[in-house]
Amino acid sequence: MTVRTRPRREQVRARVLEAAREVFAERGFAGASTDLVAAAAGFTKGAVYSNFGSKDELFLALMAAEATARVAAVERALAATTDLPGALAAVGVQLSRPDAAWQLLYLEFWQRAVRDPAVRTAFTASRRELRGRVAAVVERFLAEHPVQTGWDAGRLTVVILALTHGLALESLPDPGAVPDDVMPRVLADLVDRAP
Amino acid sequence: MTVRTRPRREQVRARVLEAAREVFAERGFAGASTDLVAAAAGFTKGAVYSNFGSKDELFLALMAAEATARVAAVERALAATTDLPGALAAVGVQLSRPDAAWQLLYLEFWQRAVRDPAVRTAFTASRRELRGRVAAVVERFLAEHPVQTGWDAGRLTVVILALTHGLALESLPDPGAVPDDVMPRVLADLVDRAP
DNA sequence: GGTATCGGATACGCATCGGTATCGAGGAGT
DNA sequence: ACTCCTCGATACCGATGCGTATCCGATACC
Repeated sequence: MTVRTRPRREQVRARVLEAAREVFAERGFAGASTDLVAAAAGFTKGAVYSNFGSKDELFLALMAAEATARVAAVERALAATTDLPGALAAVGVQLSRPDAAWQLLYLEFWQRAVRDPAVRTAFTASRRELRGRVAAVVERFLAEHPVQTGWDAGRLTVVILALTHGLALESLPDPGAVPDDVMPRVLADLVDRAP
Repeated sequence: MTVRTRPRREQVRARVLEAAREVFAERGFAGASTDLVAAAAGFTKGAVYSNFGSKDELFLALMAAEATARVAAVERALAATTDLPGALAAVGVQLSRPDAAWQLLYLEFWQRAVRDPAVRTAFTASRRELRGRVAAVVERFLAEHPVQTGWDAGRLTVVILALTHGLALESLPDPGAVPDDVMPRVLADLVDRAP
């Protein structure tokens, strides 16, 4: 069998995925050609279609890879902190930092999820997992710290995630539109309410 | 002169813009062809290029029209209400209702604003105008009602707008992900803090 | 070292798209 | 009624894109 002991193929696949990440973020799915993705990876279209059945399949594979990487990164960042501002900062680094490339890529996923039911199932599944992991940390925080708040972990998580995305949406095209202290102050009002 | 007394042309233009609104929202800018837009309007490509210089120009015209319409609608809705929940509901009807078509179209604008500096200036201008109008109403509310809050109108407006967009981003692909009471409860925590 | 196989490169087919040149119908002005 | 002109329809061009068929060099196996 010639099947094993060939690490080359997976390297090619990984490089194509990385290139797809950049090119899709930069031009959008419809605006990016497979030729361009292949060239960005240092290959030609043949390599792409040898590793992925179609442009859609490449997109799905990229979304899956990005989702697991994102969840793992959040998981890792959150495991080390016990306070909510710290946790938020950790999440923020992964989710809400005004990183144009990531936001554009995420919205590309989001758009296709809304438009295409097949994409939607995969998207919502990974999204729910992420929410669940963040919610677990929020819950841990609420249990360990005797803060006075009427918020349960689930709702609070939704607010945090929505706010990070929403603020990024405002600040990315117009830096300065969102004062730096907005997010911490909202958090303070939600969980640090004076008794 | 045959110039005036010809209302036909503006009707064609309006119908093309309306069709562009739907088709761009449904397929995205790159995924929508001018043929398709023209067909959706009941015309052919000739009508489009007779009224708009290029596909980009059509996009810009659509964005401008949508922005003024949106600002006017918010303005109208906000003029009639004096309480913040009411104002929020009014804004929400215009901005955050999980209207897939509008959200998709708005994100299409947003993406091109982030990617293209020329689009960005127009986009941020209209966005600032919208924020300004909402902020004026928020300010009016804060002045008229003796609520205890540490929030100024500008910051509060940013939070409201970001939250509406962020929540729509969560709920649209996954209805049920956002409990109905999240938004009012956040607002209550921000402006109805017990003394 | 010879041979089979794997996988990326090359070339191409077919469809589509943005944009243009041209045509022709129908309303406006006289 | 005749003519002119506007503007949408039609036909077309060059470019580009997705997907495929085929080629060929490198690697694994004997």
